[in-house]
Amino acid sequence: MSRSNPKVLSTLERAGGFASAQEVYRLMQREGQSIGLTTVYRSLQSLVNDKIVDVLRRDDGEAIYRLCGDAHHHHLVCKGCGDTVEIEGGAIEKWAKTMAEEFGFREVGHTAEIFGLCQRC
Amino acid sequence: MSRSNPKVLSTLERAGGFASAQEVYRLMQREGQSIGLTTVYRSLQSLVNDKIVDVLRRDDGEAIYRLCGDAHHHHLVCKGCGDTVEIEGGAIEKWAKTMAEEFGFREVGHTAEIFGLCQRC
DNA sequence: TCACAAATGAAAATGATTTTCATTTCCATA
DNA sequence: TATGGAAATGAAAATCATTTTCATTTGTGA
Repeated sequence: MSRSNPKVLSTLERAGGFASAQEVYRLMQREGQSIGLTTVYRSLQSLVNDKIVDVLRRDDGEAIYRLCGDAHHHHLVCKGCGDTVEIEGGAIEKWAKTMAEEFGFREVGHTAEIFGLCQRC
Repeated sequence: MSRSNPKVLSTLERAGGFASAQEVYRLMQREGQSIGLTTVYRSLQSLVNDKIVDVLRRDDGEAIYRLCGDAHHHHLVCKGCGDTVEIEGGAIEKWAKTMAEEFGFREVGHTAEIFGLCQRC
């Protein structure tokens, strides 16, 4: 097991809190930081395990990593440019609760994402 | 450009209307149908272009193809035993639509899952 | 029958991600 | 300070889905 290299997290932050492993790597290279691609992958995975970042998939299948705020919210993601809007999920919360009750589920969480093309794309 | 090999579509149907290209290929092989992986990919792409099937991504990044018109539904998954209940997402559909409109997003899709512990777990 | 376009598929290429493994860095303790 | 082991690192190889290349086959209209 390995812990996250802090420079990976700070680079992800600098990238707008949203980038693929390859992008983080290229960015660090360009900035002259010496790091291996393997370490970038490991660090990102570790951050995902620790729930510090979320992982999504681009349309082409590439994984993109995103800093996660702590407030519970949902995302509206542009398939074109990757732009993300954090949105409230009032209706979702109620829906999840209702459904869980109906089927007798306890300790319930949920995920919900909306994706489409933003105005510019 | 190539048109879809009809056997690919019928295999996807037989697979429950939901499978990856590799799975469709393996299924056809197992059934003794002679087809190349390339043709499976091409056919599925063509079906996507014609909007006869949807394409989504598994968590591991593999593309999965789904017959359109399959009833759209969501899942209630047990964290303990993995049991899954297919549920309706009426409230979600409306929420997704409203949010997308509010931010000017087009061609919108969404994912939503609820997870918790079922009665037995 | 002929010619040509479309379809096919084997094999190679691509690209992200993971694994392997030898090396280096840390750190606690003798 | 020296030392031993655990954790971190990264280059290179392996993996795996997907795409591209290209030669061959098939189908079709003249």
